[in-house]
Amino acid sequence: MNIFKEIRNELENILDQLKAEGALPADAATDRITIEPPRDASHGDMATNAAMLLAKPAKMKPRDIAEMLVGKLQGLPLVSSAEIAGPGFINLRLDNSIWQKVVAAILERDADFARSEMGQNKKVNVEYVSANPTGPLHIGHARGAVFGDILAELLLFAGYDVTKEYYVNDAGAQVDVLGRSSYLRYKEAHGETIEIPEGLYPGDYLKAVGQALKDDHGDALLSMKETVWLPICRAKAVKMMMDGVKEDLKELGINQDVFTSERALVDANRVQDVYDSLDANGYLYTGVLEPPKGKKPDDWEPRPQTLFKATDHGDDVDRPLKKSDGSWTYFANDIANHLDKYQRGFTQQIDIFGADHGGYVKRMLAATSAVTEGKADLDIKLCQLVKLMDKGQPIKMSKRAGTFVTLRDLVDEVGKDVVRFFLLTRKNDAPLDFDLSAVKEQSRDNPVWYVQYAHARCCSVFRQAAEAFDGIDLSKDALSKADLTLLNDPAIEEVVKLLASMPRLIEAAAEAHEPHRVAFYMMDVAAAFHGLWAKGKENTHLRFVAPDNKAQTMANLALLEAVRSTIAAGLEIFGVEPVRELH
RNA sequence: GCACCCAUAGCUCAGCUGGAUAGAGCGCUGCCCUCCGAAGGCAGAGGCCAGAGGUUCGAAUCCUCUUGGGUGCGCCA
Repeated sequence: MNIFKEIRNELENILDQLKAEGALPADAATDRITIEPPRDASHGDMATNAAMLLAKPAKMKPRDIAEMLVGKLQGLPLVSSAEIAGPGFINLRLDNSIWQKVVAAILERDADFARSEMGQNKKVNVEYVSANPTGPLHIGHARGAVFGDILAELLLFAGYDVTKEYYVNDAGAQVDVLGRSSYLRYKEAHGETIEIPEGLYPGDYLKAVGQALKDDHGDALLSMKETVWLPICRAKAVKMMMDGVKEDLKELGINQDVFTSERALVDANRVQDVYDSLDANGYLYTGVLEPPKGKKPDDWEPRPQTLFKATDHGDDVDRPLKKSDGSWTYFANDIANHLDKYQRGFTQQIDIFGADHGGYVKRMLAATSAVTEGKADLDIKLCQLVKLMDKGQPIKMSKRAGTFVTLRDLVDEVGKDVVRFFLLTRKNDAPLDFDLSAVKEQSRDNPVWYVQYAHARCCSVFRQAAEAFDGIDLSKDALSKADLTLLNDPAIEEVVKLLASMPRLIEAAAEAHEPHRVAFYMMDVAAAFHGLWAKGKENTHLRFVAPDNKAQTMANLALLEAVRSTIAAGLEIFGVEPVRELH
């Protein structure tokens, strides 16, 4: 139930009617017309800019058009008044009964109240994390992981058919290094004293890989040539690292649907196919790139190579697809990855990158556009860095000092719910300070606690009501029969208005790929609810439990259930467990 | 040198894809409560939305330039 959409539809009907009558030009565009809550609540419940937008095509003054619309709008059953304001806004006031209807609808439909069909079950692919499988996930991965996961959940909630994807970078030089590092650990497992040379991975976590290789192969690999043992060690290490990554993600509440292997794409000649198809379309040529300025590459030498004409698709320079040794660049493989997604039916794709990959965005957009002939819609969201703090002081990341480095440590320290919520309390492209002491605080400063507190408080009133009224029936069924006309205080109306706006908020957030808006919305709902609670301290009339008035209490509880359900719906999208009690 | 991201109250940040007098929390100032329904309530001060142009009925929001910060710039991923 989206009351804004309902009024929007009514307005659309009125405009059609006026067009049919010839009062407005038939071809006047209406898609930019909005129905939204006015910034200042004293203006009414909703406002529309229709008259101002139609002024130009109709060659009329905004106010004259508004005059025409107001007459019609006033006739609608849901509208109690319509008036013209400012440069041509039309402010609408809705009939009071609408707020009772909203509460009733939330009680009846629960989280479905805010759910949307906007996505029309269209397929969307959200690719996130996609970290190299060369070690455990660290804090830097956390934000992209949470952002991607919650964006995916939001899109699901908005009616899309969502696939959560992880692109496994198991080809290329990094995993070769991983394989060699593991081989050293394998030798170590056989009692050899090893020294880890510069350039290999020193982490202890590879000891288990060495041991596993020993368990699988005994000493057979010791006498082999690198060309033989490398693929074996590499495969085993990648498998074990990915198992660890998946485990860490699971602890964060993330379970992705599809893991696409970069190596598998290469082995299946998919990259070659992409290359051939780009070539056939005339997007490739042999050329020499300018050396990058500002940064001095030590071993730069001009070299003719096969370049993709990324500049034809909005990039700044053309991009190489092959390395000097003839193997594919990461970029070439990633084009195959995006084409693969497209061929699996994903015309809508979203990638989540760290901000340090910002320079990669244009070329990926260019390539995806070229390789799908512009039919795939790719959006790349960048997540800024997270600075880990404690009591206002930055935590220095040092493996030796034993300070937090892994994602797992963070989750163990503060819990997955806190990590998930807190990382969304800032928009993705703004840097974020994650203060360990702040998220443990029980105060207004801590948004996670504040929202959970609101939910718990709602639940607590139910417990109190059960004590105040012996044997009272607090089932949903009973609540739905409460006399909601008793909810007639302006302070209550403010809260209900906010609840009523959740459906449009969900759609706007999903449309913009901005899940943080849901977090801010939940904080708003929590603040509104806490405010209402506080009023009950002064004004006993506004207390939720009225021991001498069961009917009023039931109506209040119906409202509380609607608040609780709304917060729970938001937390559900966030993958955060709503608590019924604080400790 | 070039590209991308960012710049909003003293601090940390929102601002619903261009709407009306730009908001919230913290901090600050001044009152109130000391209540029990769980960790307060009310009010106030505080702004050239980095700067300058442009687009139009209308700009924090879109375009250009400038300043200041972050990120990145073949054979890493």
